[in-house]
Amino acid sequence: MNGAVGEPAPSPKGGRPRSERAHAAILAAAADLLVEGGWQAATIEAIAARAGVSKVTIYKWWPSRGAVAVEAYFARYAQTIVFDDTGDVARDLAAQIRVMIGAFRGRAGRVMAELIGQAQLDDQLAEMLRRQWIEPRRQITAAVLRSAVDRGQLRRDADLELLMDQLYGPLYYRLVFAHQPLAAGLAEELVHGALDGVRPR
Amino acid sequence: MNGAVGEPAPSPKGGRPRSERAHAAILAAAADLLVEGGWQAATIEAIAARAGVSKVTIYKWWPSRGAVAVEAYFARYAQTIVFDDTGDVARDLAAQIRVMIGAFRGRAGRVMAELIGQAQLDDQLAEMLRRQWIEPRRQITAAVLRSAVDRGQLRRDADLELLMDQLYGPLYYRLVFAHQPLAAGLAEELVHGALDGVRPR
Amino acid sequence: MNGAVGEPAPSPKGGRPRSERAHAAILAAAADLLVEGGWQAATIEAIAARAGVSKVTIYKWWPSRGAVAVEAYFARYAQTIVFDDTGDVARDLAAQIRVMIGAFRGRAGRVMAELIGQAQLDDQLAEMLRRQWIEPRRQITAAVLRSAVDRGQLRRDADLELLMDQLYGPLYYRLVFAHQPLAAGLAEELVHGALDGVRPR
Amino acid sequence: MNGAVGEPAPSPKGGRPRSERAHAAILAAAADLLVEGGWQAATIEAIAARAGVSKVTIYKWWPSRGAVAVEAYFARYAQTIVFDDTGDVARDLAAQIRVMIGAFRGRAGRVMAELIGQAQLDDQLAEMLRRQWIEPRRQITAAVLRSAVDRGQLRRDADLELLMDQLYGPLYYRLVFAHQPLAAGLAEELVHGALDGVRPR
DNA sequence: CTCTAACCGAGACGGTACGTCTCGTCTTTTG
DNA sequence: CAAAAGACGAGACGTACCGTCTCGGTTAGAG
Repeated sequence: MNGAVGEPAPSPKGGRPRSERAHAAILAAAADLLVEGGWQAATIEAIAARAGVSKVTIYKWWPSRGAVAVEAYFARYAQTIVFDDTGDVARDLAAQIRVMIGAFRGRAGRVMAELIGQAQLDDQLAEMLRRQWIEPRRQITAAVLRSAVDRGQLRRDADLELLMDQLYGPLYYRLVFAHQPLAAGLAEELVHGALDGVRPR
Repeated sequence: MNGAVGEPAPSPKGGRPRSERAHAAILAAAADLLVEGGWQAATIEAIAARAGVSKVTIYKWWPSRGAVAVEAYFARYAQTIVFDDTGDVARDLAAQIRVMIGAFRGRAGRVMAELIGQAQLDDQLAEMLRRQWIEPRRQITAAVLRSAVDRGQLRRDADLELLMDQLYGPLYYRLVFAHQPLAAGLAEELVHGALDGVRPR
Repeated sequence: MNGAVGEPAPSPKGGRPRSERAHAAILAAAADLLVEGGWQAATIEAIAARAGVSKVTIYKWWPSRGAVAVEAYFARYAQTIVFDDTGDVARDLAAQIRVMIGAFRGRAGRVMAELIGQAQLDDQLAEMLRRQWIEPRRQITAAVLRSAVDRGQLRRDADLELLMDQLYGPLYYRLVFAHQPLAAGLAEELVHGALDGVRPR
Repeated sequence: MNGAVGEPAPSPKGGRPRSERAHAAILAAAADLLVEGGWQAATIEAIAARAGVSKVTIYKWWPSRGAVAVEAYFARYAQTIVFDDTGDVARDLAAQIRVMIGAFRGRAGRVMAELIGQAQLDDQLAEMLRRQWIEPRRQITAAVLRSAVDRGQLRRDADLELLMDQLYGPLYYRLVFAHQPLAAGLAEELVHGALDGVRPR
């Protein structure tokens, strides 16, 4: 997890060294609280109390509640983005989407939705989500798609950005509005729909 | 906009009738504040102060800040869903999506994103958004799609729910993460992508 | 109970006559609430609700919560001031004080203390208490004392106002601060102390 | 004035020490407001505003509005109880009563009456008044009276508790009902009446 | 036997204060 | 000299009553 806040310049001079114990305890406490009671429960005060840490120590490393929350969430749940490029773009996309559906179900998915929600009010949080969650997935996906284009599996004139929106957008749409379930089989259907369209042939 | 809160059963018996002046002033104040300063600015206290109304009057008619906000927002911005069924499904879909893109740009779009954000923490708000915003659009869209299927413009086995997700999901995805702009031309591209797919023919 | 509020000028002209039912229900409700939950419970809203009456009806006849409360309290608890003048001033005084001690014990005494308390913030209430409770008792007591002076049972130069303060003051003092109990035997002791003093003879 | 609230255990461990500035400002603001506008004016919000302090800071140190008020009042007005034991019990008692009459006149007396009034609704306040105002005065008075008994100036069988009630009760009686003025000469008359009684000799 | 004035219930309304919550900062002592 | 402890100012929250203000619907005596 690079680009993470929470790891500023290592104390350059003498003095009491920064407590790694505290750092870890904060992330653990934040993650626990997020999972147990959601964003509402993970107040700075609650995190500090559960971590046995003072509020100032938290503010020293993270600029905001949102920042602690994302980092804690990703530290616990962000699976490495494994994205095989097997040569079958449909299969590879479906696999990746299946992983994301998994991440969006259950308590962890609820937390993700709440983080996205709070990001609408907190630009810093939005930025972190984009940089640490959205972009990495899009970049690796883009690479897979480009190689599929090269292999002739996708049309040369396909708008890959748009394609990714049509693959991933529905996931967030369902996560956030819950108007339809995030079923497991959704992955293949999404890929099929995006690749083949719905017009009669 | 039926199903709205803020208009419960008209007092069946005696009693001072509800002040329409207050009701309108509250919605106006809430909408103004939302547009000017976003969700953060539209506190109950600020709304009450600007509307020249007491907090209790607000709580009497709406259960929560979120409820006032959605109703105020919709009362001001929710254009009627005009959705012609011209016989050309691609054109009709693009027209509708273009309207939504319009709604999602500028300040009003920012407010929509914030409402969606808050809905992640407030089930009541989520429910209102679903019922008053998401579902009506999906239902009318579904009707258009079904008639297109009947006309043979879409495959009989097309999953219409999924198709709507692939048409609308990307809009919310971009609204919420802003990783790509909500350009005007997006409407046709989205429709084209969803209908025709990206595989070489 | 003269001087009472709640009985304004009888409607001079036509019009619906005042509802005796409502009037009685208000006083009963107020008295019930005072006894059950004290001053705190006897809000105008609670009285109105329990009496099945609108708040306006209460405000129409009484100027303030305090006014309803005193009238309700006196209507229920104010015993007629029976004060025999038997010729034995000590016995008569003790009898009267004993009656007051009785009135100051139990729930009714607590209510009396609360009324006195509120009278410190509400001049109207204070005035009602003085006129309807304090003064009548002092006037009749003064008469008894004057006749005792005439009979030679008290010194001609005795300050009767002060004497009454020394007889009654301690009762209110104990009622209000509860630093000592309002025991039954107190009556005789008070009279004895006030009449005979504590110097050796 | 020991036993005061607002001075709990001095923080035994680390932590920002309590702000003496805030503490003093609160008491000053409360006392000012009490004197200027009485109990009604001394709301927690007004005290906080005038002291330039947040409401939470007040609630942190005092459990209730009443507690702040008594402490503020006593901090400003509670003269030390000077009670000489000169050997002449009548003179000593009169001197002490004269001091109390002084305290009960003017604005400060009005405030005292209002505090007593509120104490009828607030057990905590009542307790504070008893402990910090009533009892200290009674204890020191009791000592003076006992030594007078020892000197033979008072009868051995005199009930000293009752005697104190007959000396002090009338003061509160007049303070609270204002049926008679709290004149300066009252002190000697009260002592004379209580010591010598009113029977002919 | 209608008219009409006053009364009544219901309850909405603006207002003030309440006591609580969480935030992000500040100020000490402790290790 | 960093970390803990925790006090602090700020400001919104949702609630409780207040006293006032419509309403529509009685209720009787005056015309």
